[in-house]
Amino acid sequence: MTNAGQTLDPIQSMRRMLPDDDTVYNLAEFFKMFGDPTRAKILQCLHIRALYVGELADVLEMSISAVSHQLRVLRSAKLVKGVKEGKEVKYSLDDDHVNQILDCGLTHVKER
Amino acid sequence: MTNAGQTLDPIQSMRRMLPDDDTVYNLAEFFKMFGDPTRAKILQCLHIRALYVGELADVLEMSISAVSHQLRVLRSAKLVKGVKEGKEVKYSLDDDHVNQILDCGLTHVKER
DNA sequence: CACTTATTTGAATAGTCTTTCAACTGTTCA
DNA sequence: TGAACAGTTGAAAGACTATTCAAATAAGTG
Repeated sequence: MTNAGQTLDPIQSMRRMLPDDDTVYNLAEFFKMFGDPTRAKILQCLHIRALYVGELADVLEMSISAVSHQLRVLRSAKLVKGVKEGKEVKYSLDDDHVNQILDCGLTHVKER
Repeated sequence: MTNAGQTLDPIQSMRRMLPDDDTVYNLAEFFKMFGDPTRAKILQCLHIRALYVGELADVLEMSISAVSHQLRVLRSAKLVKGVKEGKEVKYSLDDDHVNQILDCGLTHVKER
């Protein structure tokens, strides 16, 4: 007899308690955004105030192109948004969770 | 005259407000742990209960070797710990922040 | 309109990461 | 002791990622 309906084997029951694969995948994608030093810095800068691409490049001492590439990544994850102002584009945070998550992480890193 | 001591140029002042490079680097390293689906799943499993390597492999439907490699990464980040019990090694979460961060992220992912 | 400035984009390169496979260590048990 | 089991480790392969460079777009200015 093979455990008919009453109890659940522990592997099955563990699987049922996990978020579905789609959610886990999105979760990982989300955290990946914070998992690169350049992006982490960009997010912290924009947490302080909205900035133009060139300003970000100056602060981070990186090429404008590199910054722009990372902004595209962050934009596609809906974490930042860019608004055109004449020739320039001003970037700001596009998600309330960002501050919360950054604070969470900073607390952890500083405590450890 | 070049701005002698009174005001600060905006780039300099922005740099001063950011956490130092070391902190940012650690922060990114920390988030990177959550930024891979396999590791995210492992952390969620261990959030439910402590598990042996083989159990984890069964739940995730992955090779024991792959799971072991990721456990090493998580161990070196001090997020999980393994305790030998005879032939087997039982893994559990080694950091209180993990649950908090996972919840933060899950809330975000589900709301979006 | 030509010219400069701000930013984006695509291709290429160099580096990193995840998984697999095979070999190895350590433990139990007959 | 030796066979079986649980897990770790190192090397290798393949997939990804970040940055650079050069070229393209787009807006403002003389």
